[in-house]
Order: sequence, then C-alpha cells, then structure tokens
Amino acid sequence: MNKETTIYDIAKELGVSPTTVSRALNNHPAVNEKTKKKIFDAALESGYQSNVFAANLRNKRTYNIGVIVPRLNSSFQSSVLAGMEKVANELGFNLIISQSLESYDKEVANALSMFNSRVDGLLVSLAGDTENIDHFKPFLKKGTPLMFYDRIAEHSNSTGFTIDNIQAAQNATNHLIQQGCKRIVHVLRTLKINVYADRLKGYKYALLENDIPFRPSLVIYADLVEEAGEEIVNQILKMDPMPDGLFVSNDSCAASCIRHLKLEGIRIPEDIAVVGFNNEVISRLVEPNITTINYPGYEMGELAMKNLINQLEKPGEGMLHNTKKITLRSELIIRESSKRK
Amino acid sequence: MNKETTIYDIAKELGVSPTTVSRALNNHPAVNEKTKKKIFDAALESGYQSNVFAANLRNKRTYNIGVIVPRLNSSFQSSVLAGMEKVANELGFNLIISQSLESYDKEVANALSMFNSRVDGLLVSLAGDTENIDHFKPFLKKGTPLMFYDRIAEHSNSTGFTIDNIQAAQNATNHLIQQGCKRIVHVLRTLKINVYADRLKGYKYALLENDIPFRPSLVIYADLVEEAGEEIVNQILKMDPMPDGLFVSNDSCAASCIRHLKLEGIRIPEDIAVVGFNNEVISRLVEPNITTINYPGYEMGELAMKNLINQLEKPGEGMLHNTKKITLRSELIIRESSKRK
DNA sequence: TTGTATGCGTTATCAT
DNA sequence: ATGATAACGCATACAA
Repeated sequence: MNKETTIYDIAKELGVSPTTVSRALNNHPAVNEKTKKKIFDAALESGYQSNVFAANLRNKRTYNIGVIVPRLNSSFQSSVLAGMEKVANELGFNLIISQSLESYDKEVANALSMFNSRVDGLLVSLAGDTENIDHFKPFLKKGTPLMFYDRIAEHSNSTGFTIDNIQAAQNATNHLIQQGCKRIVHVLRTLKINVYADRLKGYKYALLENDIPFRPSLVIYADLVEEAGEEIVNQILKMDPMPDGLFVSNDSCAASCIRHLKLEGIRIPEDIAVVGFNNEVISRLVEPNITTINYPGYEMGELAMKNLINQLEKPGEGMLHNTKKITLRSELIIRESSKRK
Repeated sequence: MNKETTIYDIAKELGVSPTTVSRALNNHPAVNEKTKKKIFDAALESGYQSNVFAANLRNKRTYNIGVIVPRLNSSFQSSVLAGMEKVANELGFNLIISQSLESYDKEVANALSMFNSRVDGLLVSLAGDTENIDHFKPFLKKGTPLMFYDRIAEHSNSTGFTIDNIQAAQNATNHLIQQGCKRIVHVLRTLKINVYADRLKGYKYALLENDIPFRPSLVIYADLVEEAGEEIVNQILKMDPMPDGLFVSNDSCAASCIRHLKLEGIRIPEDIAVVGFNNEVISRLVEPNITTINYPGYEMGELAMKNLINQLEKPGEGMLHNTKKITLRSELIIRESSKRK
C-alpha cells in the first residue's frame, strides 16, 4: 500500500502552503487564478484524492443520508428509494440503506448504526413491529433531521410524508359500493401500522356513509405477499353469504387473490369486484386489470429527500421545517377488476 | 450544538489516560477489568459515541460497501440488494447504494463518488451504456476489492457473479422447440450487456442444434419494461408468417406481451408459446402463468456480499480471491404459457 | 496494566 | 493573496 497523496505533498511540490492548496481545491475565492490552476494540475497529475474523513472530522458533516426501509425487495419501497437516490445523488449526497425486515429490534440496531455512522439526516419507514420510536431520540437530541415516510410515527414531532390513506380507502370502498357491492372484504396487514389502520378507517367511513353495517368478520389480516392469496381466498370461500367486493391493501396480493378466485370459478368483477392499492406494474398486467389507488412512491421519495436536504442546508429556514405532515395526492384508478357498469 | 463527549472527557472524568479509555472501549485485553467496567459505565452515562471519522482517519477503513446498480426500482435488482443488505448488516457493514440509470456517465460519476467515500469494497452491475471499465481502475490500483454481478465485465480480472445465461437461454429455446415452435422471436435489450449477448448466443445454439435457421428479423431489441409490450406485439403482428414462439428476456415485459397478444385475440400458448426470464412474482400471477428461468437474485446478492467481505477480512486467503467467475444455478420453470402437450 | 507523544489529512483562525 | 498554527478525536508505538 503506497502512501496516498495529500495536500502537503502537493504543497511541497509546488512550494506553497497546504492552506493554499486546500483553498484552491475548494474553490475559495481568495486565491490567485494562476496558483489555482497550478494546484489543480498537480492534483490531477498526482492522482490526489481528498480524504473525506479528515474533512468530516473537521466539518462534522458526512454528506451521507440514512434510509431505513422495512424491506428492499418491495415494489413500492424500491420506487421510493429510486426517487430518493436520484435527488440525493444530484445534490451530492450518498445514501446508506438498511432494512428492518419488519422487526423492531433490527430497526433499533439499524438506527444505532446510522447514528454511529453520523448520517447527516435520516429517512425512515417504520417496521410493522415498531410501537415506540425512542430509538430515534438520539437524532433529535443531536439535531439531526429525521423524517418518516409512508409508515410514519403519528405522535412524534418529526415530519411525515404520506398520502391520505383514509380518504383513499374511503374512495376505493365507495367505488365498490357504487358498483353494487354490499358485502366488501378488506384485507390488510396489521393495525400497528398507521397506513393500514387509516385504510380500515376509510373503509368503515364509506360503509357508514352508505348505511352498510360494518362486519368485523369481513376484515382479513394477512401478510400482503403473493403467497397469501390462496389462504385469503380460502377464507372468502368459507364466508356465507359470499362477499361481492374485495379491497386488498396492495396490488401483488390483490392479483394473487384474483388468480385464486378465478381458479375457483369466481368471476371478476361480476361475482366479486376487486380493488387493490399502490398502482404497481402488476395491476396493469393481470386479467382483468386491477382497479387501484395510485400511490406516487417515486415522487414521495424525491419530495422527502428534497425536504430533508433542504432542512440540512438551511436549518430553520426550509419551508417545511416545522411542518408535521406532508400529504401527497393519490387517486383511484378504475379498471376492469371492479367495473360492472 | 453542545460539544460531544470524547475519550478525553471520559479520561479526565475518571482520572485515567485517553489511551486506557480507547483500549477499554475496544476491548483490548491488556486492561484491568475494574477499570474497563468503570469506563464503560462512564461512557454509557455520558452518552459517549465513538467518532467514526477519527477512527477511520487512523484505520483507513470505513466498513462501508458501495453498490452501483443500473436501477433501484427493478424487481430483480431489489432482490439482489435485499440479499446483499442482509449479509452486510449481519457482518457489521453499511451499504452505500447508487444507481447509474443505465448511463455510463452516471456510472463514472458514481464510481468516483464511491472512491472518494473510500468504500472498503465495491459491487457493481454495469450500466447498459458501459463499454469500458477504466473508471474502476482506481479501486484496483488501491487494492479495494471490486466485484461484478449479473452484468459483469467479461474481460476484467475482477470476480463476477452470474448465471449461465447461454445455457439458460438455450434451455428456454429448446423447450419452445420441443413444444413445436419453429419461428421463435427473441426479445432482448442490447448486445452491449453480456447478459443479453449471452442469451442471444444460447438462443442461436438451440436453433442450430435443431436445424432451424437463425433469422435476424426475429430478434427484437426493446426496453424490457412493461410499457414496451405493445410495441413489441405490433412488430410481431407485422411478421409474415406469424411467429409461434416468443422468448422475452424478463418477466414483466413477457407479461406485457402476453397481455397485448391476448388483446389481439392470439391464444397463449396455442398460437404463440411464451417464455420469460427471472421468475419474478408476476410470472406466477398473470394468465397463463409464465414459463421462465429462475434467476436466484437474492442468493446472488448474499453470495457476492459474503465473498466480498471475506476478501476484505482475509486478503489473499479467501476461497475466491483469484476466481474470475462464479456461476449460480438457474433452471427452467415450465408453466402454462408454453405448455402445449 | 497504564500513560505519553504523535500522526492521520483537512480546514478555520488569525496574522502577514 | 498567502501562510503558520491549531484543532478535529482516535489509535498505536514506545516508554514506564
């Protein structure tokens, strides 16, 4: 391992001081153009590479943003991350990503690791297990910007990016009712996560609005993955009378349900009308195409990252520095899986 | 911003030297158990947090691994990343992720940024644009482990993780031929990427094996995204005579093709038998289910990360330190989209 | 077992 | 416009 070039080496080589080299390399205005040129040339020549640690040690900044996601291999989450990465990259920040795998313990460990890595800011979508967010307190105490997205901490003071899940679910359910559905099954993951709790609320509101009684037996809790469809359909088949509407909290799972319903000879949407959530690619490819809620994940990622970095650069000044909740627009996209008229 | 606790503060508080504190905190054997206990307590009490930069500045290690992917929001890539993150996390490494968005220029910029961030190792899946890999030379020169996966650099000396794309495509094509197909369309992205070049080879080999002439007009180059299906189907419809087999290089695109073929009244698999690639979730949800090649992305991510870190920890000793290519098992999964008998 | 002194590479302060 | 110096916080060679 040959020693690396430092500003001292360049300084010695050119007969100037390290300070001047540092200034030149950082485009400080108060340095002669000719000197600057010389220094840049020498730096290039020698393959000089700025040592970020030394710089960080002084600056107390890392230009790293941490992101904690429930899982990386989710259609929605990877869209969000793509949006975040794009913005971060453009603004000169790196993304450190870790997954909680829906486990509170892992989330705590990841938060600690992010804290020790001294990320400049942190974006989090909470794990399903998480009931308190004390593990993020060190960030707040230190003044490190912390924001949540999608699965947000309702009762914290941190900014959260969401869609209006209540309204979205209400729209979805209302739409099913308008199509003539009277017994609508709702499939969600867990009430611990705000996202699903809100959607259940919206579902209930819509029923109420239409004088349809809420039946707890029509709410199914399931892992919203492709594999869950079969079991969900089994439960539906056992219901008597059979439901005539199905509102599933994500599209992959809705697609899986549709597939298994069809295998049982049930017609979609005639026998059961189906609505999904997220507007994943899959909703446009299965047959029939799935009515869904467009959830702008990529845009949410961009927006969240922009705001986080904005707060970083201009503390206390950013438009959102004391905003608690940013709600993105989402809308119902009606397709064949629910269209009866 | 209140000043942070350092080992000096703890040292002063306890009347010992900073050295002792440093040693205690790092579990150095040569330190009295009682002293160690005292120091740990004081550290906990004061909310001491080790400064990674100062440590890195000395150690010249970051415990950060860089990953450059073509895009984050891809079903395959996010599986790989999930596998990588799991292993890295368990072994105490952070993941810095950036996307090239298939652009050579962005890849170069990202590589530079990773280099400046001094990642301990780098994992790369190349952009579609990339024709040379000189931008990774600094890593090699410095001795930073560099490995490729999926889209590997064929003529470099770096380890690459792949599946046998030639064999996989050959199997897929052979299967279609066995189902009675004589005019098989192959859809791929670009020959610049080894993955697709190899698959085209496998496709050709299978034809050759079965005395079917290779017709360049049956090879379609397209962006393998959901949106591309319509245009691909348009091209197919113009072919005379109509093809009777379709081998698409990923499942989302295959699903999209199937959808548009069906909209045109073409029966799958009777009129055209279809094979996809990757064994994405979608392949099990559309109708008919898509015959595909199982590409173990998650496992590839795990394996690549394990090997990279292994090389990091035991330079020159790892089982793979001088291996050029690791090939994972992949297999043809036959489903309804191609099954004629 | 513990401590002293020094270097890691950069940048901010102050002086020239 | 440039330079000398100190400080960032840690870890290690060497000394005791």
